[in-house]
Amino acid sequence: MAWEIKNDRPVYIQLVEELEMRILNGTYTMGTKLLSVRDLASEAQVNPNTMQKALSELEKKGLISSRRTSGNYITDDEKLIRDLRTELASFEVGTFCGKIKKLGITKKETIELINKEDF
Amino acid sequence: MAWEIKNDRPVYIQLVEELEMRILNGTYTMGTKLLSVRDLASEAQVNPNTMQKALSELEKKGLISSRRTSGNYITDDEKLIRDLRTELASFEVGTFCGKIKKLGITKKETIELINKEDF
DNA sequence: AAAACTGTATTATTGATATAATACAATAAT
DNA sequence: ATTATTGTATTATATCAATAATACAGTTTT
Repeated sequence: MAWEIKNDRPVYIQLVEELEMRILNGTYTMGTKLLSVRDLASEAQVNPNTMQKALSELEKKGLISSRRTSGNYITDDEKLIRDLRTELASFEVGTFCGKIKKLGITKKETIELINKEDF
Repeated sequence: MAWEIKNDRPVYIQLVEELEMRILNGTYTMGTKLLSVRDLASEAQVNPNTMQKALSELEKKGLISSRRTSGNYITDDEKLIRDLRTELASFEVGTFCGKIKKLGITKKETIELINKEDF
């Protein structure tokens, strides 16, 4: 799985975003165990402390729960995942439209541009 | 004019983005003189050194040119502005669609969400 | 029982960013 | 001619982020 960490923003933030994305889109299955902090760090080519910081952020959001000597587990709260996914989508749409509007591009043009995209 | 500087990313980067946006969308008129570094900094409630750093980034992009004892001037290269505006729009569309696609949301849903937006 | 693995905590070092406080030479404004 | 304003440079300080190197107690695994 690709971990594309750039250096334009704090690494731990990018890790939170990538992990959250994988939970919300189902790459990581509800209720299952994550790789260990060290293995995740190794996979993402990042320091274990940095990965740990990202995981503790995810625990604050309720997306994972850590069991001290066993590992980190993805939440099995289906509604939470659904709600956060919808919330993130709304946020992205709002942010995007704000920027595009400020650039002076019309809604019609925007939709034409999106229609050219592959998805 | 609103300078909404948050503390989630480097301040000078946010200043570059805001200034570039104002040049590309015509808020700042081609060929005209900008406020002085100190006045811009005061307006944005930012340290003059930070504003200076942002302006030097803009000069690298060719969007402004500084005349040592006179001030900073917006470029009068209309094509450059048009091209950068198009390029920025494409970038935003690409980034947005990438995230949305990764979230598992369809193009149809995306366009419906955008149609609900106000612009 | 022994070994390996778990999350978690601590300490130290490095680099980037932001602010502050000046300073200077050249020009514009008075 | 004098004063004010211009971009620009310098030095110092503080904070955050990232990495590195350990350490520990409590399970699991063997």
